[in-house]
Amino acid sequence: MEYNFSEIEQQWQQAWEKANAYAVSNESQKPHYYVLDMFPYPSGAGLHVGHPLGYIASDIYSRYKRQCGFNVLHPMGFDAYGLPAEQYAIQTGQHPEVTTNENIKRYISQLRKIGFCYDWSREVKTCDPKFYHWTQWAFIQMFNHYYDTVAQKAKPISELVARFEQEDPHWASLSEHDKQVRLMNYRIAYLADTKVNWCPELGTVLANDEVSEGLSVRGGFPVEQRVMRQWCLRVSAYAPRLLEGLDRIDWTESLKETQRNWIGRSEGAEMQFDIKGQNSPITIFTTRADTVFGVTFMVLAPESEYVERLTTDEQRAAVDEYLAWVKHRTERERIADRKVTGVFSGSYAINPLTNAEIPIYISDYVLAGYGTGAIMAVPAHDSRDYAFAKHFNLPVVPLIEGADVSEQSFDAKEGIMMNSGFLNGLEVKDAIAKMKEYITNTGIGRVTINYRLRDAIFSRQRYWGEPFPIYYKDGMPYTLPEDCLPLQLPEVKEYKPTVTGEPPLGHAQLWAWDEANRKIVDKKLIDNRSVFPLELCTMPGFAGSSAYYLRYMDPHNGEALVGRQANDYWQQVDLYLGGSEHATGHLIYSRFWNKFLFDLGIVCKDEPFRKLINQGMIQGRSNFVYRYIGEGATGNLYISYNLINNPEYKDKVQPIHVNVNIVHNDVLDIDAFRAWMPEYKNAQFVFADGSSSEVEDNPYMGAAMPKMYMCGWAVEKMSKSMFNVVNPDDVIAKYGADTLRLYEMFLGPLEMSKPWDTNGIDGVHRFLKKAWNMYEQISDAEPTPDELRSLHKLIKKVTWDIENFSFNTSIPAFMIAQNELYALKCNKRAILEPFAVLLAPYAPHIAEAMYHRCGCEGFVIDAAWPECNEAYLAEDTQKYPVQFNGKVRFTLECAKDTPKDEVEKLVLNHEDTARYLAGKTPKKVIVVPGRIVNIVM
RNA sequence: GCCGCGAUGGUGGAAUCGGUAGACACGAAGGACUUAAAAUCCUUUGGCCCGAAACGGCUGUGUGGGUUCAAGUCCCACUCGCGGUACCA
Repeated sequence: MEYNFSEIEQQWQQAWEKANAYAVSNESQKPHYYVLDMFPYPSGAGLHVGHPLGYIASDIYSRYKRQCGFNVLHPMGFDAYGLPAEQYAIQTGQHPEVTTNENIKRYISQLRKIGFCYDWSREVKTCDPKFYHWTQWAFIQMFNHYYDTVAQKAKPISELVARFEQEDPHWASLSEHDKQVRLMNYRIAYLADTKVNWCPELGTVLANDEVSEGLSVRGGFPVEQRVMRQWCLRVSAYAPRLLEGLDRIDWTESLKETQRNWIGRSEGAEMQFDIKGQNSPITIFTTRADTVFGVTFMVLAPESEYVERLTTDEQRAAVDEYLAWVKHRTERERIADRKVTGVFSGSYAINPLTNAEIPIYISDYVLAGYGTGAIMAVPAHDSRDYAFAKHFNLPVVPLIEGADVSEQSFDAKEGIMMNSGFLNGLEVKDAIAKMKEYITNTGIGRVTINYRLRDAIFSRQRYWGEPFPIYYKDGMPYTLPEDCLPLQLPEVKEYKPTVTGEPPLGHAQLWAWDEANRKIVDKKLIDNRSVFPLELCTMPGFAGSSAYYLRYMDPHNGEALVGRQANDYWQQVDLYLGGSEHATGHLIYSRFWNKFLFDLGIVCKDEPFRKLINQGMIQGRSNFVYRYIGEGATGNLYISYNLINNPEYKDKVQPIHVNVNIVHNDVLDIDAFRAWMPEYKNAQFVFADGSSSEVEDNPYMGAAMPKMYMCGWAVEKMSKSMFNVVNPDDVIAKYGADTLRLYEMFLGPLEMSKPWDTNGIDGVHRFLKKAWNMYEQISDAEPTPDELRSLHKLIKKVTWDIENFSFNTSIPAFMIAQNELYALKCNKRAILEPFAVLLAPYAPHIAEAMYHRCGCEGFVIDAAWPECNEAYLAEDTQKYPVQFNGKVRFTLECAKDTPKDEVEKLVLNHEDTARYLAGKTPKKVIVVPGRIVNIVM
């Protein structure tokens, strides 16, 4: 019977659904295992073949674990808040929720067709009030906690208040407002005036990871720096734990390294420099304490609080002008144009070691947000200081013997110190240590650790996001009572900012908090005595995605984010799969969020994702036709790719993207091409054989025989404009979901980026067809040793592959086993049944049908994973004891039909090996004709 | 600049602990079946050389060195490509 994949796939998808086969219980005696995919943002374009790559891999692993007897949690949901739906709403007035729900529906239908084993009853979407209830709840907890840097743990703000009451005599006399202002400096979720990335085009601020090279990651719009009052999360407080935790999780080294760089720990020292004519010093941060003797000037960031104090009257005008210039520069200009700029403040600092007076400058190459926003400049050993010194003609004092600083600075931390008083003659490393000791002992500074990681800006001036459960009283924020959550996103007439520049929630009528009656009321009623304004910003995209993995454990819990029991059972995500582009965003925020919940005792593990694998991106593989533009061109003639370098066409053709869906194995479907777009309706071709007539006279009957037009190709990003988007639905219609699943794995290693190239898909499909044919008639006969060896080789290989996430190498193993069994004409149940069981994680539908053709009851997806019996694997070999040099004896092992003297001769004649073996006694030497394979000592 | 990853036939890639490099698949060439095509099946397929033939010889994993009885794999130096990140003191 023919392999009718669409019938098989439909039949089994319905059977699984009917039996609720993928529902997972939180109560089980089985060991637990949690496999998670990064949930997608449901974009309007639907899934393309690149999206399911990771999902297929995690699905294989989940199914394997399930067959190994684990209770496997494998859920899916949607990161439903996002800019595209909102931009669409602004343009069309359609509520983003409508768009989002439509897109989700499409995603689900596409995902279902691929046959994933998701427990859809646990689906979450971040825009669902039942879900964002807990996003808001977590925010309230962050508002009500502070970070105790001694205990390295979040603690209730009430404990801090109690401490203030006890220890600070002024506390009691402060007004309520002033108390709140003071506490704001400690809260983990806090309001602050900070320099933010403001994107005028999007009308919102963005987090650092949402900006790349001065442009917004979504949309690519320019971003400028602005000071605004924003909600922030004190992620930086967790920097040491976020760094240290990396050592305890099983992530790829490159991803951990990316996070380490992003967190950016650097050990150094804070040092105080006295100011000439003033009595309070300034504090700088340096990692090169050894170079204090070479400090010839100081530099402040333009935004540094020291600027005001250190600007002299004579320099005031120049400094103000510079500050104004810096302020108007966008981030993008700053990056593009890196010329040296700066201005003298007029003040001098005193070098604490040389007592030299050194000028203090202001320049934007020093960043306000890092260290103390002020530096000591050592032009001889820092390239940025060097450029600045050359520009302003400041002295350069070399401190390392033999370093030539006439052309450039010597930045390396190596060499012998000179010109450095008591440090002379020391290695740089020792000099740093000695200087740290010196400044600590003399009190001019202290050893500190600095982190690059900044607090996350948590406000977005947008509509489509979680509302903050916050209202304002006397200018200070207060949280809504927890039992009033969720605070639902209100309806608005427009999704744009208001005319007064308020965020879109400013349009909402029902958007005020009646404190006494604990309810939302019309904003007309705001009197700031009992009815107060609510926060108008919404939360950023990462709010909803930071703890969603916990919600899957207990998705219908109305009392808590996740129940104690559910969390104790599942513990944490055992395997997390997703793209590495989330390394410095989602994966930092999630770890932070989880550590916070851990501090509160809500979750039992302080790291959310035990093992993490990054799947590579699938790029597009574009196809081209080549329009002839040489002499006498009509614009209608297309040259086959193999001919374009011929002299008559070279440099006379123009490549044009052609829809990859009308190209198969780089051969153009010319009828489909003519029908594709009106401009190609009358296209003429020069075919691969150089002829242009479309039919060839048939030597037999004169029937039409199509000619081949070859297309060129290139690897590009998968996108509509390149006509290289391949929809999984089309692949499934043509080949079936099982072929799609197998082929996506066959394409190459999971972690690697690779182009989607359908040129090999026929081979995989052919394998399934052939395999299916073996199940035509099943016999109960005893299997032969050859058949058993094939099977057990396969069991060993596939088991190893899945456990090591090397899914691509399993497909050839299946093909080899299938070829071997095919050659043996094997149709025995004892072999074919386990074969189907092994295939089930990769190609569940056909495996299910095969399993039932073997006469089995139940689902193959529940069948126990077969065990490999090594006894069947032993090759037929012969062992010979060998005498060597008259004394050394060892065993020589070789294939059974190899003549003994041949093999012996081989070993003994191999000069280098013979020398090596002399005087040694290897256990055995494995030999095949012509070569020594292995020497076991 | 810094950090990370990679480079193997015409193509995608395999070689899992240092032990027969090129598995498997695609493509290509030839053949069988067919009026013809599709489908299916069989053979060949890294390069070079010898030969009537061989389970024949040489060469071969980006480049140049090294370690080893043995290197795609380990070490050193370099070239190119990809990804991340950047006035982070």
